[in-house]
Amino acid sequence: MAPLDPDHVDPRRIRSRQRVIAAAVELLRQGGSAGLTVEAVAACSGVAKTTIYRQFTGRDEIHIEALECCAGPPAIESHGAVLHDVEVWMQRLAVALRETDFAELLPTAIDAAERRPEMATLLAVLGAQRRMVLIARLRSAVRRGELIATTDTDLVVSQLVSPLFYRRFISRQTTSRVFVSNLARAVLNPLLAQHCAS
Amino acid sequence: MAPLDPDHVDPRRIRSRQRVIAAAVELLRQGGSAGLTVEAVAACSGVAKTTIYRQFTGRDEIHIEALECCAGPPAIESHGAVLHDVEVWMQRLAVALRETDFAELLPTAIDAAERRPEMATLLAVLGAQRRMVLIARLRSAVRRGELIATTDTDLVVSQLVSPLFYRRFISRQTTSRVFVSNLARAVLNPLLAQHCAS
DNA sequence: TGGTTTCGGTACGATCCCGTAGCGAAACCA
DNA sequence: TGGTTTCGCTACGGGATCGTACCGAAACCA
Repeated sequence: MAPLDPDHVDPRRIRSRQRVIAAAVELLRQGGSAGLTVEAVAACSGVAKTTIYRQFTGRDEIHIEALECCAGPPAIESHGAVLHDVEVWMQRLAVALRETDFAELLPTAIDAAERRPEMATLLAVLGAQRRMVLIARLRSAVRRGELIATTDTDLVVSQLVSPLFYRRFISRQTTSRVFVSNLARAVLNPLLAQHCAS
Repeated sequence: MAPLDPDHVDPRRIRSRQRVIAAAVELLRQGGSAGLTVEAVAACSGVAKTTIYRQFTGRDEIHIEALECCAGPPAIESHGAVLHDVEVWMQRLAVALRETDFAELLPTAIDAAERRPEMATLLAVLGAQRRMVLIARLRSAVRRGELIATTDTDLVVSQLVSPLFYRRFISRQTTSRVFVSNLARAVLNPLLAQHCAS
């Protein structure tokens, strides 16, 4: 019988889909964009090539889903002072850029985005989501009077986040805890209300 | 006869080499890393595949030389105030990231660097060279007393440069002249000697 | 249980790319 | 001019990947 529930998905589809994505992540980590071929995914995942083509249009779709899968939602705690919360968040980001699957897949996405609009928008959306929590934390600090009212939160977030990515992917420098700490202070200190008052 | 001058290079070698590199740049622009194949380079450059293999070990070597070729040397003028000179330099960088071949090839390099050490070091070296002129300008400003003595020039350069790259390649946001201007001021203002004195 | 869906495996032709060999013509340089 | 170097061209075998067609077996669900 066909399933009666209209939005029911056959568990077999889900299983094979998951295995494909997992294999894709692994292949992208090891061989970059060039390593991701339908044939390789089939071999690595144990899912038959025919089955893969039944669920994905091809290579590019798998690439995108693999990236989405790795992009865990970022969190921020807002328990202490702004400077403290922000620095903790940044230290976590620095670690993530060092050790995460997502960080290893990002270069392939950056390259693909240059010529594939869907990948470009995915990159933009993921970035916006991740910055959003930080922006919210800064805004609340402005409301509370921790940061001066004229603070340009978008600009500040750029200043805080960009160097970590730049060093990881472009200049290929290591990023120490001290660097992150100094960066957070250099950016936020001039904006602290207490600092300006003194 | 064989040429008597020991470091003489046959003009034919130079010509074909140049044509290969030019074709490689074009192919990388259009098709990214995947678009760069020896076969395609041969077709696009008019240089025979055999000739290409006589001068290059293969794909990767061509990729690297293509990138080196696009990376023009950056310049900075030091005629005005630090803030002015730096902003001019940054505006130029922003334009370069928008319109240059180098900017279009950089994503392919970022991806390749993740798994190819030679590309990684090339990226690191090119970045260091480009930042050097800016660092020098900042140091001279410190010597002249324009910037406070405790200025961490490495950190400042990171703050200035990173957001432009981040927006171009990772978050894929456009970067306006106003943004660049605001960024330069946000970073340098707290370090201006006159600002602190007032 | 019995009909339906999804799966895995195989085979296939087509295409692209690799890297090398061999050869004659053209460009170079003393 | 005449020897040397580089070139362009063609051809080749081998490999990887694509996307599809077909089939029987297994998993699913009412």
